[in-house]
Amino acid sequence: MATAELAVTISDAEWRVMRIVWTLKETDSRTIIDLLEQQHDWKPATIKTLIGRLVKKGALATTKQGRQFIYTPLIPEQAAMDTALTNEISQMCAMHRGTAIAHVLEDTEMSRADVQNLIDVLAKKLPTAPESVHCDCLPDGCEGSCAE
Amino acid sequence: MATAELAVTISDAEWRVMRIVWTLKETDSRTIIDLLEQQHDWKPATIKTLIGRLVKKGALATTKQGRQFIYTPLIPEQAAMDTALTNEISQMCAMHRGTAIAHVLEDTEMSRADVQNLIDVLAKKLPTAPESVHCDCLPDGCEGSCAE
DNA sequence: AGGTTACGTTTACAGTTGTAAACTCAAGTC
DNA sequence: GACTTGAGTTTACAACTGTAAACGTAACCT
Repeated sequence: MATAELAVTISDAEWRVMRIVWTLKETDSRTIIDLLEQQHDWKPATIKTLIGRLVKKGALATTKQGRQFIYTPLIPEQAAMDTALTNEISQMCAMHRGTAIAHVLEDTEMSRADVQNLIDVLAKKLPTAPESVHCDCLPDGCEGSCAE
Repeated sequence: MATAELAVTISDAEWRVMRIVWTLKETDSRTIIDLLEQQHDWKPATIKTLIGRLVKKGALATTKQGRQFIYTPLIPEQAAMDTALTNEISQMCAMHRGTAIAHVLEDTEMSRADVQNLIDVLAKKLPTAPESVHCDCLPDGCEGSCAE
């Protein structure tokens, strides 16, 4: 069953740990602790707990290396990002998602290439985009009169 | 001090309740319970709990109306959506946000008007977009060599 | 070999969340 | 007026989170 396990849930604090490991590709706890102590007011013990939970959750793999472990990501960063964002968006009113994304885009700094890429993605969607997307906050049948 | 209180945190389950109230603008618990029982496998008691928590959190206002209450949103839907999405995005690697957003856009159905609006927003950003945005997963100083 | 380090594990503990039963009381009914 | 009904409140309880101390033990140094 391949890599799978994209169902792993990563909490906010754990996310900080994963970012370190994703960036370094593989590291030991010493490095993770040193780096995170610089970014946060976390005690080493706290960081150890987070690492432990991530291993138990199956988000990090361990490879014994002498007295310690080498940690590597078991789930790909981009997949985790996509899943987290998609979940967040999915729980919102379908009719208002576009506006929310517009606001986020305004506040998010992105490289020119990324901006251009987004424009391309959208341009491709434009022709097939529906005339309107209705509010889906009420059960099927109940017209979500979100208008106005 | 005005409306404020945008700092309120709304959990996933609570979000479902808010969507009902946001859509109806104002309702009683009976309506909320009936609608949510149709969409989920929640018992009335569960929904009552969620409503109670939202009131305590300051997300819903109550107005006594005879034996019961009329509930109205104390925080605007769009603001809640923007905040939730922005928070989610902020916790991710700055360098990879663009790609994540691209993937979400691909999977999100939006009206033609929304798509066009997003294109406009992006077109406006394009000229001032930086050549590149660096990985910010490691503490300042540590070059996040996220490349490749 | 004994002491020191330090890594990973165990235990702790309060707050939030999902889920729900039980209870209190005022309003409506007969 | 007694009885029923239903809205809101209290209590419950396990899992997940944020935060961290304490501990066991293998490796390292002298």
